[in-house]
Amino acid sequence: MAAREIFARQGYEATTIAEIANAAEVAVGTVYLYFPNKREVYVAASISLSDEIADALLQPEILASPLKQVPRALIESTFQTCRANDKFMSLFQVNLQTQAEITLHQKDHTRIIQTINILLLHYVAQGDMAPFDTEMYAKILFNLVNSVLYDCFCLESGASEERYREQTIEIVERIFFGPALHP
Amino acid sequence: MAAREIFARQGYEATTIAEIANAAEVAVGTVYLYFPNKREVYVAASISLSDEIADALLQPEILASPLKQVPRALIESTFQTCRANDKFMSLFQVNLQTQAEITLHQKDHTRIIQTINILLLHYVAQGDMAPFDTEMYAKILFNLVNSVLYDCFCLESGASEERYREQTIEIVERIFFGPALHP
Amino acid sequence: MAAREIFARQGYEATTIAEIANAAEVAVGTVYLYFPNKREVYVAASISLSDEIADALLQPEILASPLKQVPRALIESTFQTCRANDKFMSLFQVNLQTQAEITLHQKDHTRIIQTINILLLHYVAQGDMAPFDTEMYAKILFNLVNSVLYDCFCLESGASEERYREQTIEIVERIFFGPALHP
Amino acid sequence: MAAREIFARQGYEATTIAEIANAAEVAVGTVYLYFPNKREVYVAASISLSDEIADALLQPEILASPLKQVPRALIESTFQTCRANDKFMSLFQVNLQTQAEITLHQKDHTRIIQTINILLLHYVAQGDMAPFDTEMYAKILFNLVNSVLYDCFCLESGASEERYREQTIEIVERIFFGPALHP
DNA sequence: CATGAATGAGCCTTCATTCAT
DNA sequence: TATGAATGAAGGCTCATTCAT
Repeated sequence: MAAREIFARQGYEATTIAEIANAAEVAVGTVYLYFPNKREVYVAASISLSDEIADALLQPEILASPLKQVPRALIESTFQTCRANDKFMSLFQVNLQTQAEITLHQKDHTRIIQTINILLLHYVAQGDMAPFDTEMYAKILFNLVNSVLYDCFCLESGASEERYREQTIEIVERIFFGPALHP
Repeated sequence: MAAREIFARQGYEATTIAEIANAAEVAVGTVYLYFPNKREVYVAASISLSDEIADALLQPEILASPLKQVPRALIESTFQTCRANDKFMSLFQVNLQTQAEITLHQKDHTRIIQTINILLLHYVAQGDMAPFDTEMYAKILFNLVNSVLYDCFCLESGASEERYREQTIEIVERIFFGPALHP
Repeated sequence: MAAREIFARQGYEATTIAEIANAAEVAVGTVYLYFPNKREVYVAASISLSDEIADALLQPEILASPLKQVPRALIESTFQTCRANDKFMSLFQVNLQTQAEITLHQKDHTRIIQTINILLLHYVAQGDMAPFDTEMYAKILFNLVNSVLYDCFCLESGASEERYREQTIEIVERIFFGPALHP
Repeated sequence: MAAREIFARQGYEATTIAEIANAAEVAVGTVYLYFPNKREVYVAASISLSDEIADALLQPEILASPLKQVPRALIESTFQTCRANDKFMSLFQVNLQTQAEITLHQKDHTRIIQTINILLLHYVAQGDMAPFDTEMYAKILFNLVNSVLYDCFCLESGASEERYREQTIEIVERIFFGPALHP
């Protein structure tokens, strides 16, 4: 949807349905054939970006790599997708308002978090890792990466991407493989 | 400011200056004596919440504690402040729009991040920790905690606070003190 | 036409062509094969109700009755038709806007008024009644009954139908046959 | 209210709030300080016309006249007021839609009908008239005059005012004082 | 004849902002 | 400093109408 770029550039309020319709080369009324109101256009635009990032993350070849390579592969893939969509990244942090919107967004996240969770459970079962609260770890790791992406691409427009990326990878690898900072 | 509760409950758009004035028991015009426009009222409300959380974090007694206790103390203090302000937590994730707003928010964050950075540099200097990119670690740790707080208090209304908190502490402690998950 | 019920229930503005098409189980476009625009659908619906009432009024057997029975027969017949159509009665008082609409409606009324007029002229010619302005009397009597019907069925939903009907009959009979209220 | 003329000339739909505000020489927003929505502006305009006609009807000097002069005085006064307001007369027959609107209009009418009713009861008590259903007569007489006014001023633009007026008076006087049309 | 997706003009309404008091 | 009535720009949304199928 063309709405993505406009919402991302101007924010929710500053964007009018007329602009969106214009960008999509349809009439205003046509937008309302597919969305009941402006808010839902916005949410849909935001979801579609989340979906794209999720898809990048969930590539089977990454998940099938040797454990030691997984953190780097996942994080690099995500950064790459975000860089490719940097024009839209401000849609990444929607201000959710209704419970319906929250639920919709969580559905997206749950999809990713569950995949990570399953991966972690798999490693624990194989004895590659000591047992731990895999679900919450998946959640927190996901949030960690998300918020770093927001900082890196929305607030700093991708300026220090490499440093953000490498340090994020380092931290995640440190959690999994050590060494601890304090000997 | 009474605006905080209203903005937090209804979001930016759905809140009118009239409502804010009403809640503050002043006239509409009076609001404009102190703020040049609605957006700034919003930003101020949001900043004032950030400040409160920052203040909780930067208590000297926490920073002066033994290294091993610092992660838990910081994170517990933050969770406690957020729990006390849970009505306002949706202000936590403002949708920033102008560069001025971004700068303003980053000023807040920088204050905290720099404090953490200085702390980390101090430990490195003392030989308590191996050298590393302390500034980026401070940033990422800060973001990690921030996004967990958002998840915990905004999206899940504080339902699993303890689990969120304990696992966050565990992860941060693991980064600093180990052990790694993978032996 | 199914439009009648919808217009009657919701009024002109609140009714959409889509609703009418839906009720008539045809497509929106089909409505426009038979009517050039929404207004005409409305006028047609209204006219069709007027016609029904007019038909009830103009039954030959009523007009051929003995003079003394005519007022009661006419008024009873009208009330009965209105009661049968009470769901549609709010169409009875259309807000006419163009001269064309006014003319169309007057055509309906003229048909009835002329019938009554001819009847009255007939009685005058026969010496059953003193000469008078039969045309205006027909008009006024018609209006009298019309406005009572509106009051009775639209404003009061037919609650006091009998009282309305009997008193209307009494007044009309008093005009024709006396006695005057004031001796 | 200046709205009266515009609504009367163009009808409800064809009239915009902007036009009304313009005619009243205030801003659009100002209209909404006094009326919650367009419909209420319309109803108020219509009510204000009804009130004016009611006031003309209820002049004490008319009601205090000798019985024989009352019908003519009342009807002449009403016609005169309507002629003076002929530009607005199309507001006279509003299409009522909610129960609230119906109630509001009936309040107007009840005021007049009750005055006539009291007058009639007074004459009956004095023995000037035989007992009868004064309330329903008041209602029907009021409706009779109303609908004649609508015909005369709205549909025929006052063209045959004198004939309408004189025949209406004649009919009402015939009801009260005779003689019946049929000897 | 019938359809119904697409159109886009147009209007009601809101509400941030101002300014005379 | 405080007020709040008045302003009027602006936009979400509706829906009558059209036309390609």
